[in-house]
Amino acid sequence: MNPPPKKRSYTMRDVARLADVSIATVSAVVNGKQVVRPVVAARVQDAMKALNFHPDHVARSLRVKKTTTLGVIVPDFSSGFFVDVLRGIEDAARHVGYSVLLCNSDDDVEIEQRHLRALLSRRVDGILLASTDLYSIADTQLRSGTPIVLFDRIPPGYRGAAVVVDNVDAAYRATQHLIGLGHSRLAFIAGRLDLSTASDRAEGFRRALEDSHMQLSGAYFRRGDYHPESGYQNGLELMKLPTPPTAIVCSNGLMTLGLLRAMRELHVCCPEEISIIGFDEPAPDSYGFSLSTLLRPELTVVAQPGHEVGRQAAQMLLRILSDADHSLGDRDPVLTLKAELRVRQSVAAPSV
Amino acid sequence: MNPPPKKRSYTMRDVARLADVSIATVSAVVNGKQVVRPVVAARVQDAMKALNFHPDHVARSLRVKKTTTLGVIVPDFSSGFFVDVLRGIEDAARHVGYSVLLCNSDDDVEIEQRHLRALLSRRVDGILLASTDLYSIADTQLRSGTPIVLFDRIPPGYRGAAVVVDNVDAAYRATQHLIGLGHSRLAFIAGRLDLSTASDRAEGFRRALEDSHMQLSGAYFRRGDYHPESGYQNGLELMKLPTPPTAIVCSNGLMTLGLLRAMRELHVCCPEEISIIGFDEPAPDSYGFSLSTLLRPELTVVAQPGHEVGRQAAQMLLRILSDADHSLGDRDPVLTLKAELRVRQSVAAPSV
DNA sequence: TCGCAAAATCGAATCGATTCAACCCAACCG
DNA sequence: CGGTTGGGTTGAATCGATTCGATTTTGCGA
Repeated sequence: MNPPPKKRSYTMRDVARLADVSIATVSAVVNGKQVVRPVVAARVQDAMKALNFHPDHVARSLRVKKTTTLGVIVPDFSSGFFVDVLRGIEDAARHVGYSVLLCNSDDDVEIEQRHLRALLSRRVDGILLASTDLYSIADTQLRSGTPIVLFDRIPPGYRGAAVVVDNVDAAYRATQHLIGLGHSRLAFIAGRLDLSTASDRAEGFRRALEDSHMQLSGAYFRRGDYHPESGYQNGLELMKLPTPPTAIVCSNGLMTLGLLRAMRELHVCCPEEISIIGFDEPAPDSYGFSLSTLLRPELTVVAQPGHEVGRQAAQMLLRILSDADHSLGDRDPVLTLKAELRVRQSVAAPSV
Repeated sequence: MNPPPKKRSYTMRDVARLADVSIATVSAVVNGKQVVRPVVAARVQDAMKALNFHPDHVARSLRVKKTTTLGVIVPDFSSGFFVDVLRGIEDAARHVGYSVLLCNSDDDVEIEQRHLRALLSRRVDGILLASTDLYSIADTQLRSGTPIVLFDRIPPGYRGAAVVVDNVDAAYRATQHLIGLGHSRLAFIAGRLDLSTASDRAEGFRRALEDSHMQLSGAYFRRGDYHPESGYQNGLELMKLPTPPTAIVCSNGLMTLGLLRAMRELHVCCPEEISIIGFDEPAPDSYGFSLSTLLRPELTVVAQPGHEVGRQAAQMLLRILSDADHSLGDRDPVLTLKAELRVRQSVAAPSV
């Protein structure tokens, strides 16, 4: 019952003193795990209220070796896709009382490594990672002991936990749709081919052509870098070809913006002269309201289930964490989700 | 020189044993603050490498009462504006080695409170908050002792640290622009008026009318809630009025999307029949590439400097943290940034 | 070679919780 | 009425770093 000294923040010690019990009892009340006599518990509760006591999660983390925190590294959260993913992660995490440490790697290997070290140092319970540096992941994975779930991008043949979108299929279907409309001069703007998403989409495009016995013209296959500027440049170059394509598949959202801008500049009409299919809605997809429908032309896109990727990845990680041995049993660890082709007015049969 | 036992993660104790020095010396090497003889330092470094030792930030935080972490609570990171802010915060934080704990309140008072408690419990060094619950902030502020910098929204007459946009001015200028073009039937779609941003924008609109000696018709002042659906509904109702307005100012980005959709549905031409000015670019502004220019009509907007708001708020917080007494001296604590009016094709003189 | 000041290193307490073995005491049984 | 049982409660060790006063070592001059 001694009045504790005035401080900025009180500890269990202070509460214990005030309630005239031991620290262990206060802990028991806070965690509700052991049985405490109601009369004592009430005294402790009162003391906690009186001092506005909130347990120190840092101290707790040290002792129990668990921070109830997930680390997330995304390459870039300007992209609507990653914003959706992030929301999915946050939803799943909050739901079970986990917090999220957010890192932005800007698709820079160096920065990604720094963030990874920081997260490990901070002893996050697990990490969700869209990696730029796929080849050193296995290494980090091994020597850290902290569970990592990859999302969006995985190294070829990866055998660990991951949630990805079936990008081959997505690009295949987009391409096939155009072929079905009668297009034969098909162009593709690829992303950084060292990323699995980019190479998979390129592969899907290639296969669709092959399956329809069509030639892939070298001039129609462009390399971009996932940034708007490269969509713009490649768009200009494609449209200035002696024989321009009649349809373009553009392998991410930001490049599609650049491409649209190039078309506008050159006064190329879509879909009359060229049909367009983009990847990703150009803005977060969270309101059942797609910005794409307000663009002129209304953009046909392959929409990735970003929120779902985030949610599933977080849940997979949480599942791993709740398994005592931090493995995932014999469940297949790579979860592949399908993208959805949303056909709008930017595609039409070729006018030839 | 004893070989330490095999573990998942090694401690300074293990390093000390291996390097045959005391724990204090290892600490000295790690922090580089005290002088250690080069030969000893090298031995310690080698031991650290051999064990792949990374200091436990949790333990450090407990001891030094500092987590090198900022908590951030945003109402919603689907909105392009908050994504920009978040990037600004992350940039500033990463630059000085701070991490960011991200929380999403969904503009829900209850969730915001929970997040706030969680952040305090986790002993973040400071908090950046776009609050939904302005009236209990002062309270939280007082009893927590943790510095808080508000952004985007502040309680009327707030005297603490904050970074905001001059929303009165922003709405005033947008409205004035329309008046200058000759519009006299001006409508306004407001947000949740309990938020300072919404009421300030409404105030700016009101003043602009007043200064031009124009009447504010009740039917032209609509209340929304910052979500797309309310932009859509209010848009429909405005355009179905017997005498519809010739211009609409819409006080946030998501509602503007709804409004555009309503116009499209009713086949109302913009800017021929109705001019539109929105708040915020509809997607993050990070590429010098505005999505607004791809919309039809190209949207005139009041663009808030989101990235700058985030950067400045984070820097203000870091400044407070580096001041020993955690005050901000006698500097004026509320920083007000100006928004930028970007005139595009969605505004024109009224056709009457 | 010795003494001493300065420099380098060390031991132990500490941060604030959790946890478990030990202890206390009331109730119950024989 | 004494011994046992077992639910409540407690003391002390522990997590892994930092920190500071104490102690040892080093380097230098005499």
